Amino acid sequence: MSKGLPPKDSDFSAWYNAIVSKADLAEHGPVKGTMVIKPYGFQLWDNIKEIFDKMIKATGHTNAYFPLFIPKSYLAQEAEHVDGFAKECAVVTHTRLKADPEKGIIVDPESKLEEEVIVRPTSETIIWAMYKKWIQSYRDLPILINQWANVVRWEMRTRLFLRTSEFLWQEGHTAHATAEEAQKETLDILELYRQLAEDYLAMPVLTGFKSEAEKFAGANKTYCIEAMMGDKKALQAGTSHNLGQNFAKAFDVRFQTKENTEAFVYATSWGVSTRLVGAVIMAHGDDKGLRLPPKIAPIQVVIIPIARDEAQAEMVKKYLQPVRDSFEEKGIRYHEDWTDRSPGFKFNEWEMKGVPLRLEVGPRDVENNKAVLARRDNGDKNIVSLEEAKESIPNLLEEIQEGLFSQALQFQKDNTHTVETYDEFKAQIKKGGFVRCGWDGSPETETAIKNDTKATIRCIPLDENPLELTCIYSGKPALHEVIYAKAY
RNA sequence: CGGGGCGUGGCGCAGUCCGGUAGCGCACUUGGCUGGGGGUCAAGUGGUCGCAGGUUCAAAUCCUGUCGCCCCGACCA
Repeated sequence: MSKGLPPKDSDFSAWYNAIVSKADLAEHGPVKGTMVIKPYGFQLWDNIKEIFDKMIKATGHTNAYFPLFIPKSYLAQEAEHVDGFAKECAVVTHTRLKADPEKGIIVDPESKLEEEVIVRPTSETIIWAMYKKWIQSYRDLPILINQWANVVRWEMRTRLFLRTSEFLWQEGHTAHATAEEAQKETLDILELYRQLAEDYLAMPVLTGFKSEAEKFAGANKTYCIEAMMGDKKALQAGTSHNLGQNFAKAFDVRFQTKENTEAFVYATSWGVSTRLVGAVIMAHGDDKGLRLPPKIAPIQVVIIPIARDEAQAEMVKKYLQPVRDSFEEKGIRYHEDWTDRSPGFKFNEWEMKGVPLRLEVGPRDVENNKAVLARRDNGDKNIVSLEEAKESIPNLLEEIQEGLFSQALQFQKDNTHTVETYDEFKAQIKKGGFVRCGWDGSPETETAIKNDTKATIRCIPLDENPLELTCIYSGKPALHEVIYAKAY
């Protein structure tokens, strides 16, 4: 492994790839666009998963599991939905291999399937085919189900964590008796996503909804959280869809109301994926590597013992016992690095991996009843007593969590601009960041701007105020106030 | 789908133009001295050169075919 990272400011993309590899998060699988998530990277996802799993269970949702394989015909049921996914579906056509004297092993032509099977790009279709069986009466509603699963989208261009052919996510699928209830669910989940991003990943987000062009195929309305990455580009970090009655109609899911009338069910679906890991990297990382928010860091404190012989090692080990006890008691995730690499090597290594706090303990410290405590977020390094260290660490972790958030928030604010003319708009987009402006609501304007500048409408913020605005492009009165940016 | 690049020890590469039996850095192993910001010295391990065919006394190198991956673009969450 060579030293250091390419500087973040000169080549963000190379910096990102290097961090994923050097922090030991993931690597490419043998099949194009696939990703092996390595233990350290997976722990990060696992922590995110655990947090969100608790959130949705606390709000009445339960987990279930639906199959990976979906009959090809299901996808055809909802017209817009097909359009959205048809081009990137993996299709299973055969069920057997057989030995071949010349080529080693071949697909057995005899095993061709009558009806081909697709690998889920998302599960709306199979879930609504099942919900049809489960729903007859208003008494069966609402259904509030989530599943943790993998999905496959055969992408042209892939990047580890941000867009891979197969990725892990959660997909929530709910069924409701009324449009109001479905709308409330959609927004409640959006709020949970905001909390997940801001309170746990320390990543400020904008909440809003998508334009027609950008929304999920099959949804009436797509809400999203959008975050700003370190290169000032936007990343969609989570989506919550109000599906209206589209899937109910496609799969003929009706129920009897209290008043004994018949009605189609209202639906929502929502998801966040392993892309969040990429988001954390790009939102907080620096030239030394990852910087992890303590709440999701696999290791919150790394202890680097320093000793030149067995006797000193024993001494340090003993000296650390109260620290261990304190960490265990307080539920702090820690790791002691006793490998025989040099201390300097370990400092760099654990900084690359983004561990929020480092505690150095050597013979000198044992003698003076001290330790060196270093912060990853700002590089501060202090000599403290062991007592002080034990006392201050929980608070420091909180400080770091908040510090990362406020740093990212400041960055987002510094790079968000309001513009009034198209010239200003183009100049600002060129510099990067979010641009807030008026839009006349027409797809023509949206397309024209996209072709002209490569920027897209990231969202129409929930707190928009289009009343006094005119469209940046056409000069007509604005229908919406929108956030424009170049996006991942 | 279009353009470009690359397949040689675990990783990164040189060697290919001009054919002569494979080399460098990192990593790895063992030992010594070291250890508070990527230590150092010494001795080692490891490769049918992506695959298949051809030319040749001889192929990593030349020819033909084939497979795969990466990057940029187009498309798309």
